[in-house]
Amino acid sequence: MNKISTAYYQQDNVLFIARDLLGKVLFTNINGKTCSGIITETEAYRAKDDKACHAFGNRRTNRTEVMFNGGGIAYVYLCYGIHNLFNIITNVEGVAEGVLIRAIEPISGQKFMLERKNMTDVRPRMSAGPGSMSKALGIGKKHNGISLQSDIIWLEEHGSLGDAEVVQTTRIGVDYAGEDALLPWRFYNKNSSFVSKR
DNA sequence: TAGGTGATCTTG
DNA sequence: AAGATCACCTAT
Repeated sequence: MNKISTAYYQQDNVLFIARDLLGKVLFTNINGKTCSGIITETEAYRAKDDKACHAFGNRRTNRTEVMFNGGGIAYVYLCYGIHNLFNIITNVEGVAEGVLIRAIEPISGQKFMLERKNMTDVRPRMSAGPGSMSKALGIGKKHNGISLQSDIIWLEEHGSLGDAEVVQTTRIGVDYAGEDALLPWRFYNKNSSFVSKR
């Protein structure tokens, strides 16, 4: 299979990409363990006009810098002192936009994911919820900024979802963003149980 | 439903 | 240099 190209990630439409990523497959090959799963839940963030985005108003800090480095790379940061959240940076260099990947439905490497999470059975909470998913896949801060053309984290085509299968709604955990918390920039697969609950 | 946990950013 | 804040998860 082929990796999804940098040109795809650099499209000037983070909302389209967030919606379109549903159904594609996320792979990690970390510490010799290969895992993969179908993306079931995403959220879009955009510096230009979205207060929930770390780089809102084009704020450049050490943390947000990678958001400006051009589409097709990973943005990984620590949240609540515990969780590494994995985002895909989109649009071209200088325009800070990205998609938070919130959940996957596992396809391969379940054994490794269970091991990382100290679980014995595959259940939605193994890989639904952004912190949970990253932990299952082995994604951590050392992956911040790496290319999605690498052999460490990448995406491949699989299938796409029809509109009837997609729910579009508000994002989770962004109340601090005021009115922007109401933007319907979260997308998930209605028919998957591997989706985080509100 | 609360607490754990620590990097990040802002303020002074 | 300190303190508030935070794109969450888990177990009671």
